[in-house]
Amino acid sequence: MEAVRPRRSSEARQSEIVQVVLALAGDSSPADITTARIAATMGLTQGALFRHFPTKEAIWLAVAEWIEETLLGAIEAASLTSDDPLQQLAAMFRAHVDFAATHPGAPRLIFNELQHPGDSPVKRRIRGLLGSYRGTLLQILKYAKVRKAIARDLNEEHAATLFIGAIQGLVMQSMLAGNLQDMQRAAEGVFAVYLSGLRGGTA
Amino acid sequence: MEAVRPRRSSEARQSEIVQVVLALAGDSSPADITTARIAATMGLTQGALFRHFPTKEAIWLAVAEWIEETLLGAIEAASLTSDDPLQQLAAMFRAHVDFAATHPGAPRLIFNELQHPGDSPVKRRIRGLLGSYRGTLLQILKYAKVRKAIARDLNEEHAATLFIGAIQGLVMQSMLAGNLQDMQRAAEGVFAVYLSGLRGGTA
DNA sequence: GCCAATAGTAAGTAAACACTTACTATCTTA
DNA sequence: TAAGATAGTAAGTGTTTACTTACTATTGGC
Repeated sequence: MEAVRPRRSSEARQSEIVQVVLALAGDSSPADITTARIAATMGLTQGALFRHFPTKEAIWLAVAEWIEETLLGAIEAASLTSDDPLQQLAAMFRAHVDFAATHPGAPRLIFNELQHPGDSPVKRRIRGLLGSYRGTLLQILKYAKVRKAIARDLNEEHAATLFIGAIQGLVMQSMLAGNLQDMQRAAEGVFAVYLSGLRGGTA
Repeated sequence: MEAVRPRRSSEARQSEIVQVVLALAGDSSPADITTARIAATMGLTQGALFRHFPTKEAIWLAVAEWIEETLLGAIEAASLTSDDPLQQLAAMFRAHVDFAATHPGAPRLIFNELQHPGDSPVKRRIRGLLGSYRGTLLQILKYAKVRKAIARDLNEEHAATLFIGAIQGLVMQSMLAGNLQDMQRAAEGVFAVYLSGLRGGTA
């Protein structure tokens, strides 16, 4: 019989904290995530957190980094599953929605961080993430145009904005319904509408 | 010569508070809007606020009510400017984007409130607002389908989600760029992509 | 098997928060 | 013009927040 051995390495605790924050953001507002709640969820005292992160902002930054790596990784992997640009977009869309369904806290944290004024390191990180994301989208859209898979007169910038908005709309819808399965089911249909917008029609 | 006479009726102060909150939300996170900041912006002491609202949550509720009335009013007015459903959608889109540009705090407050768990009166109000909004959209979309202005096989629910998402995407983009004029300029183009999605193509 | 490093605790701290209370000044109106 | 109502102030209250400090217990390397 062995008692719980709570002592773990700082590195392990750091990633544990990131995951706990992400989980807490799944069903509460980021503003309500206090160091006390994080510590309680982990079964630690509050002060123990500061052995692993110097400030609370450093925690947010680590979470932002995790989101950036994981989301961009998933997006990139998805875009590599096909040579057809439209199928690449479809795979990215699906991957992003799956990510949001698996980690519902992530889109909230992103949006929350964006609306802070000024230029904190966290916000810069999020901006970088969205910049990369948008860059990937634009690249695929431009390639799709060369391939004549989408309308000649389509504005890629606007198409990229609508792509991101489509996902944002799904997230909002799921926050209204409080239902994540619905989001994944609706995703396919919303993307279909988006896609037919890319192909163009009577403009 | 007359000194400032700061004393005003409670009714006047209430709407003043709502406007100040809305303005503060324009360049700071809702979580950072404290009663002290509101009062300071108005040139009052903090305690004076509680002569006009019993709690801070009552302030949020009043703001939510103002947003609901104003936004839904603008949307409805826009939808009445034409008989053509697609032009109604275009007018609604433009009206909503204009509203978001004039009151940048509003979409933030909406999103922020939605992500709180539970069922506060404020959240219920916001839910009602979005429900009405979506209802109006669905009605127009269904009418457009009857009129054969949009594709027969289009799913209206998904089209409504994408409509809201399109605006959300524009708002996010403007928070990234910190630029509101860009949003209004891009709005037209984004709506064009959306619209061609409604008309359908090779699905 | 000792010992330095370090993950943990418990109990602080100052600042910020929403809200209250006691009192004052200014309106309205009878 | 006296009086009741009320918008304002100034200085509180208790709670919560991120973060600190002094100390303890565990761990890994020599």
